Amino acid sequence: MAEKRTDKVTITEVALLAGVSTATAGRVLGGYGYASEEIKKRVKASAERLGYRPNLLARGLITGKTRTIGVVAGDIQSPFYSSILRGIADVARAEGFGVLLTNSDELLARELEAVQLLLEKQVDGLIVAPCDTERSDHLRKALKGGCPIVQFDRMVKGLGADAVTVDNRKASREAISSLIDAGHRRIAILAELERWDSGDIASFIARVTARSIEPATLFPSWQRLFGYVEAHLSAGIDLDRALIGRVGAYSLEAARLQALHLLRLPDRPTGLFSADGLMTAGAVDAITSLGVQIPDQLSMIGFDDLDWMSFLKPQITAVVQPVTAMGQTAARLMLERIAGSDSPPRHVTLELALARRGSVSKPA
Amino acid sequence: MAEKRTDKVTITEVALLAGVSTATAGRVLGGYGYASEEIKKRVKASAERLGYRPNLLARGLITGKTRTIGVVAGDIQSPFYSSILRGIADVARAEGFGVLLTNSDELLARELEAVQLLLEKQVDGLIVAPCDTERSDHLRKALKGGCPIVQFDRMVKGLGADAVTVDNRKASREAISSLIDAGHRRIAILAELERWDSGDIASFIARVTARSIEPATLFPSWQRLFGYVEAHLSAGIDLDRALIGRVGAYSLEAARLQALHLLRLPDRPTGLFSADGLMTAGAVDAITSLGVQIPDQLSMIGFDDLDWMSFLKPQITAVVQPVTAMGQTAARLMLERIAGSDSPPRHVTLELALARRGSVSKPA
DNA sequence: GCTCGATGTGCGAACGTTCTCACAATACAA
DNA sequence: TTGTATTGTGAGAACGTTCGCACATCGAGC
Repeated sequence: MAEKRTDKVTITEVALLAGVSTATAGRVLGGYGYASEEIKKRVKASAERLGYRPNLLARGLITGKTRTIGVVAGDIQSPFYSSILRGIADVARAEGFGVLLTNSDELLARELEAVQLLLEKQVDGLIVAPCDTERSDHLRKALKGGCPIVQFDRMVKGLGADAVTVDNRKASREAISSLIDAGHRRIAILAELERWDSGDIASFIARVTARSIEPATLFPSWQRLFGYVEAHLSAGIDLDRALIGRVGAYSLEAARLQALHLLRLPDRPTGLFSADGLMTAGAVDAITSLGVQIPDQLSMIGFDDLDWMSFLKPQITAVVQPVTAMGQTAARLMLERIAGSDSPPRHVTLELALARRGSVSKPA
Repeated sequence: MAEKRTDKVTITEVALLAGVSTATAGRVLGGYGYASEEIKKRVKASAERLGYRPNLLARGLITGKTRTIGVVAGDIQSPFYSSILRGIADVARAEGFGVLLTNSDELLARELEAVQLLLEKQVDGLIVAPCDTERSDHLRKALKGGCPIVQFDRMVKGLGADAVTVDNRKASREAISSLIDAGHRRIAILAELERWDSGDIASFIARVTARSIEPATLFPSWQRLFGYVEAHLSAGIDLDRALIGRVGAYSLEAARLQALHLLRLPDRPTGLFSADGLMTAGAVDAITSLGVQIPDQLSMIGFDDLDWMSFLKPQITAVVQPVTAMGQTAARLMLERIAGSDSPPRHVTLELALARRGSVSKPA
C-alpha cells in the first residue's frame, strides 16, 4: 500500500517525520555521532517507513570518499582479466566498495581516457594494468593528485605505486630448464613480444647476456623470454634465433600461424614453450591440425592455465598464475591505501606453480 | 613546473582566473548555455592552465544523472558473463557512460545487496541477470522508483522491463532434432536444472506435454530441457527419464560425475546434448577419461561455444550464443531508456547459430 | 557550590556543480 | 520611437548529505 512514485526520500523527510533535525537524523543513519537510544529508534523507524536510502553521491561530495575503486583492465573478456576482476570485486564487495570497470585494450589512448573518466567520477583509487611502462604521466599525475594506484601484471618505470606481479622470469626459466633437464636442446618459444622500444630481438638477447637490463618493468612476455634466454645461457646451450616465435600481436590466429611456422622448420624443435594462454591455444590448434603427437613428438609447457588444458587431449603442463589471488591482493593493497596507509610503495610478488600433466617427455 | 598538490581545482577557481562568474564558467565547461567566443576562449584557457577536471559527483547530485550503468552479473569470471560485460562496457564507453559491476553468484541475497548498493550510488539504470524469476520485488521497486532495468539471459515473471534473451527452447529442439534425424534414439541431456519451484522432472515433462507451461520465464537450462522434450515428442520418441542428467549445481566436477553416470548406463546413449559451456566441459572431461570416441561411439552437441571446442580433439558441434551482442543490445536498450524512451517493455530475442564441427554422425 | 568531561541536539555552512531567474545589451521589425 | 526576440552574463538557490560549532543537560569529583 505504501506508494512511492519516485524514491526521492531524503534525510530531511525522515528527520521531519521523526521530529528531529537533519543533523541528528544524519548521525543516526550515517552512524557518525551521538544519538540517544530513544531517538535512534525513532529515526530508524521513520527511515524504514519511508523507505529511505542514502544518496551516496551527496555523501561522497562532502566526505571526498566515494567508496568506489576504478579498474582499468586490458580486456575483461579474457580469462586472465576476468579472474583478476573477480578477485578485486570480491574483496571490494566485502568492504562495501563498488567497482567501476573500464577496458583499455592495451591502448594508451584508451587507458588515458579511462583514467580520466574514473578520476572525474572521483574513485578512491585506481587498480591498473598499465599498457605502457614508460609514458604514463597520467598515472603519475593521478598519484600526485592524491589518488592511490595499484598496478598489476606489469609495472611502470619509476612510478612510486604499489604493485602486484608474479615472477615471470623465474617461472619461465624453470619451465625451460625442466625441458632442458628432460634432454631437450631445441626448444621453441611462442610469445607475443609486441612492444619493446629497442624492438629488436637480437639486441634484447645481447642485453640479457650482458646483464644490462632491468626485468622488473618489462612486459610479461619479454620477462618470459628473458627467463628462456637465461635458462639456455646457464645450461650452455646456444640460442637459435629461429626458435623464437615472435607473434607480434595478441591474437589467436597470429599465434597459430607462428606456431605452424615453428613446427614446420626443417629441423623441428622437440620442445615448445608458449608464453601465455592465448599462445598456448594457438600452439595447440597448430599441433592438432598437423597431427603432431604430444609428448611423443613434441614436449610442451605453457604459461597460464585454462580449464581445457587439464581435461582434453593433449593435456598441457602449465605454469599456473594465481589470478584471483592477484586481484584480491591488489584490492587489499588498495583498501589499505584508502584507509590511509602511507608506507613506501609495496611490490607483492605472488608465487607461480607448475601443473605437471605429462606433456613433457624425453626427446625422440 | 605547474605544481598541483591535490587536484582540487574547482570551477570557482577557473572562473576567478578567467574573470567571470562560476555560472558562466559552468556554461562554457559544461557546454549548456550561452557564452561569447571571447569568453569561451578565456575560460577554456584558464581551465587548461589549472588542469581543471569536473567533479562528476557534484554534477550528478544536481542533474540527477550519473551517466553510470549498474550491472549485476552472475559471475564475471565465467566466459558467458565476461563477454556480455564486454559488450555492455563497449557501448557504454562509446557514449561516455561508466559501468559499475557486481556479482550475484546467482544468490538472491547477494543480488539484493548489489541492487541496493547500485541504487544508492544513483546509477542511471540496471542491467541484470535476475537470479530468481519470481521473488524480485527489489527489481519491481527499483523500476517503480524510476530506475530503468534491462534483463538478460532470463526474465522475471511479470516484470515490466526490457529484456534480451535467446530462444533456448528452439535452439535446443533443433539440436536434438538434428541428432534424431541422424538416426539417434537414445539421446542424453546434461543440464544444470537447479531451480524450479515444482522441482520434479516428471511433473515438468508432464506439463510440457500438456502444453501448460510458459517457457519465457523459465531458467535457460529448463528452457533447453523444454526443447529436448519437445523434439522427442514431435518425433514420437518415448522419453527415457534415465537419460536426463540433472546436475543440480553449476559446477564442473558435478557435471563430470553426472556425465560419467550417463555414459556408464547399461544401455549407453548414442547421443549427448550438454546444456551449457560448463556442462560441455564436464562431459568432455568424462568422455576423454573413458576413452569414448567422438563421433564414432557418441555424437555430441553442446550449448555455448568456447574457443577450445573448435581447435581441440574431439571437436564439439555447438550452439553459439551471440554473447557480446547480447551485452551490446542490453546496453543500447538501456541507453534509450535513459535518454527518456517510455515505450512499452521491449523483449529482444537474438538469433542462435549452430557451429557444425563433426561431432555428430550416425549411431553405430 | 563549581568546574569538567561525556553525552546529546540543532543551526547553518560547507561540498562543486547546475539551474532559475533577473537583467543587459544588441538587433531587427513595426 | 517602441516592442520583441536573441544573446550574453551574474547572483544566488538548489541537490542531499556531513561537518563544525554552539549550546544544553547530566553526573562525578573536589
